[in-house]
Amino acid sequence: MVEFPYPSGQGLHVGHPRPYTALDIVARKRRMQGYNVLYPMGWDAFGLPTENYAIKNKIHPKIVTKNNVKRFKEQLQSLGYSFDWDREINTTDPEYYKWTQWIFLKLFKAGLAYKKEMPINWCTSCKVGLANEEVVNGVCERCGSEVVRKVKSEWMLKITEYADKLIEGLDSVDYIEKVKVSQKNWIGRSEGAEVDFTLKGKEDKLRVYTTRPDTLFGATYMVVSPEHPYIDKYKDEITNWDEIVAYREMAAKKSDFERTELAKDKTGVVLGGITAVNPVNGKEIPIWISDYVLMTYGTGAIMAVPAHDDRDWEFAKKFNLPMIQVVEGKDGNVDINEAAFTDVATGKLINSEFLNGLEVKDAKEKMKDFLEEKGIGNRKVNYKLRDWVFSRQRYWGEPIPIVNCEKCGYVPIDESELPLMLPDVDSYMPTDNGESPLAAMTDWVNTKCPCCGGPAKRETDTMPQWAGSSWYFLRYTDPKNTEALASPEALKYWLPVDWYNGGMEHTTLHLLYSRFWHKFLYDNNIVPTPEPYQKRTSHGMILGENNEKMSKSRGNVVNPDDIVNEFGADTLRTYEMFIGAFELSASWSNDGVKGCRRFLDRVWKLQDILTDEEGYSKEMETKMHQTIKKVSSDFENLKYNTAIAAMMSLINEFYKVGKVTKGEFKTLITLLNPVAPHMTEELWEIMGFGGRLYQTSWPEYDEAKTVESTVEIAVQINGKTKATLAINKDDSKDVVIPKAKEVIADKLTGNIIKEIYVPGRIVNIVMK
RNA sequence: GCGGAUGUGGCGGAAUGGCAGACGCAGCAGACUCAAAAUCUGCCGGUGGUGACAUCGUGCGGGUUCAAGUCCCGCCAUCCGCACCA
Repeated sequence: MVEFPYPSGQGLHVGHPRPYTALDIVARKRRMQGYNVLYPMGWDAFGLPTENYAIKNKIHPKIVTKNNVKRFKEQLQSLGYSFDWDREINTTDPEYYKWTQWIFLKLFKAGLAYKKEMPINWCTSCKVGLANEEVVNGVCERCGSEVVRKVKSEWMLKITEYADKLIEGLDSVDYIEKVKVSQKNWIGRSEGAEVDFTLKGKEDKLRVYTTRPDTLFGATYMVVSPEHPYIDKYKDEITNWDEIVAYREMAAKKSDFERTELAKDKTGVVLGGITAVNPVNGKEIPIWISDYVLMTYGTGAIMAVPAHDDRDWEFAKKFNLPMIQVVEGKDGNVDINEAAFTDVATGKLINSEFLNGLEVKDAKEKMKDFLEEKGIGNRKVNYKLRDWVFSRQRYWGEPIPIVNCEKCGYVPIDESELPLMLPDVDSYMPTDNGESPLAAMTDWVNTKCPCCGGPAKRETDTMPQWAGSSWYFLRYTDPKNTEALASPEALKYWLPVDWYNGGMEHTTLHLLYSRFWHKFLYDNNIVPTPEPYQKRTSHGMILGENNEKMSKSRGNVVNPDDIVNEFGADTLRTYEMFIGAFELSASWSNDGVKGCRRFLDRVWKLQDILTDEEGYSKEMETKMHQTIKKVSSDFENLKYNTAIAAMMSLINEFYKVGKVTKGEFKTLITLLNPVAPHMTEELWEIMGFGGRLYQTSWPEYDEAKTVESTVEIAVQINGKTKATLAINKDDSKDVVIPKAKEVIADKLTGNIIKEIYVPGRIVNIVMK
């Protein structure tokens, strides 16, 4: 499976065919090998660009989508992909989004969907709330406009509940390593402890989270986030309240971007009149507020150990706060005045009473035990992953099937009411007040509570684009089912997706979201596998001829239609596979396209040198077997460029000997068929081989016949090649060495120390 | 700062520790042509040499090895993520 595209108004980009062709090759090859291959395609068609285009041009998004899909489909079909069009799906089809809504209801009933007042990332241009993942460098991922914080009541999905399962599941799947690593980093699991510090003279404890409980004796002050509730709670006792208020206002004004990206310089204010007590040694320490502590992670408060944490160190230096070194390096030459000592691998504890002499790893555990025994703290795991903001204040998305009743609260609509259709509206303009355009449709909004029958209002937010793509692979298995998202039999037969290819940019969004939904469905016995995708690969981007990302403004965009018209679909397919290593980005080259067309022409013209002979040479037989072997394995290992090179090399060989047998030709066009299906199928028919090429069997090779009987090896003196020598591959060292010496006899002027023969590879004479 | 990747001719790129540069592009020369395009043939990393050949050469500096683009240690550069997550 390849990621289904968003059918944009621009039509297919030259980047689309790269992964589509790659997996089409695998699909076609596997079918020829007798597998039942499902290679599906569909449309991820809800989303902002369509809606924006619709608004601008006053065309209903439904119509825009229909037109875009038509165009995309024509383009894909012109490229000859073997997609199963009978299973085509579209996320905007009510028969499809019925099940997207159905899954949402399941999540809601399981307590995994909830509504929360929270500051959201509000795109000032799209007028919509964004998930954290959609905010890039402080601006909207899609339109590049400023993102500000705005408090709204939003639907949230508890993806955090699945954090551990999402990490553990990675062990059982075959994803490229960098995908696993970025998913793990994104989830950001960390193990540590929560510790209660006493507030001097008060009942309340100030709770912190730390991953370094071993350094507790080194805590010299504490820091709370400007939003920490204790600040207001102890307002009356704080002696410098004006200063605190001023600092809080300054911090609140900063956008998230300024706060995290720009403000590396530490700022802060000490809380006057309130101090904390370190629970392990009774020391009284000051409490500061600073925006380097985030309310959204851990407890919103930290213990600061400047000797062993870079940020605390910086803060302490700036405000002249004391440091206590509690970890000593192996060599004893650590100077904490120079920098914080953060190495956990080599350190040993000092100045820490019962921890002294322990290694960091052991000290952590001992301190955790101690905290739990004394009841002043406990082990705690935290995650960077936040819950998924699932509301969008837009029109072109799946309506959230919830009703808000004054008496009953948020009530799910009955499953029999699904799909909850997106109503036709006159204006789907986004609003400045943050309400969805649906909110203006009073006759749609006003409804009856499914629970008490009283008056109630429909939810007017819609789902984000990621909703429909979080489960689409399931629908492919049984796309027309009206009773279920797919029948259990179909799901059992096809799942998991054996091989899923997609862009790296979807690693922390789509891939993580869909794994989350799938795991939830698995826990509810709706799908038969714990993971949706068995194998995940990623393709590199195709850049413009100038090595820059293709874009209209750079004027380096290549339209695939132009290439198809001028050179043919097979050439485009071949070129995109030959362009370079599949996982790496590659620059477009019009000359390179021509070269691939030339190769296909040369294949075509092999017809001129066909011979009725067969099996005329041992060398050619070997070459054939080698090529079958190489192409077969390269296709499976994403090494399309070398597979094509091998076929180029083979036809060069045919032209060199001036002839090609029908059998050889048949094998060649079969190997090439997955790459260039149109031309090879035509050749097959011209040759009268019978039936259809795509329905024939994949060529087999004989391992024994891939080995050359005579080989040319290098003869080296001290590792430098001096001559080459043709030998029999089975010749023993006793036979080869004398022959080799003969070839380089005039250069054997010193004392021979060692004679090395690597069978079939090389002779090296070591001489002094 | 952290994580990941990449670094090889004029260019895209090949090389289970075993002849670096497969394959393609561009370029040069020749054939065909009135001519051009297309096509075909040959050459095509640098330096020296008419030449066989010699010598240097895979980002930089060390190391292991008979042998290193490949393995180890230490750097540099570029790209992509993440980023005050305690």
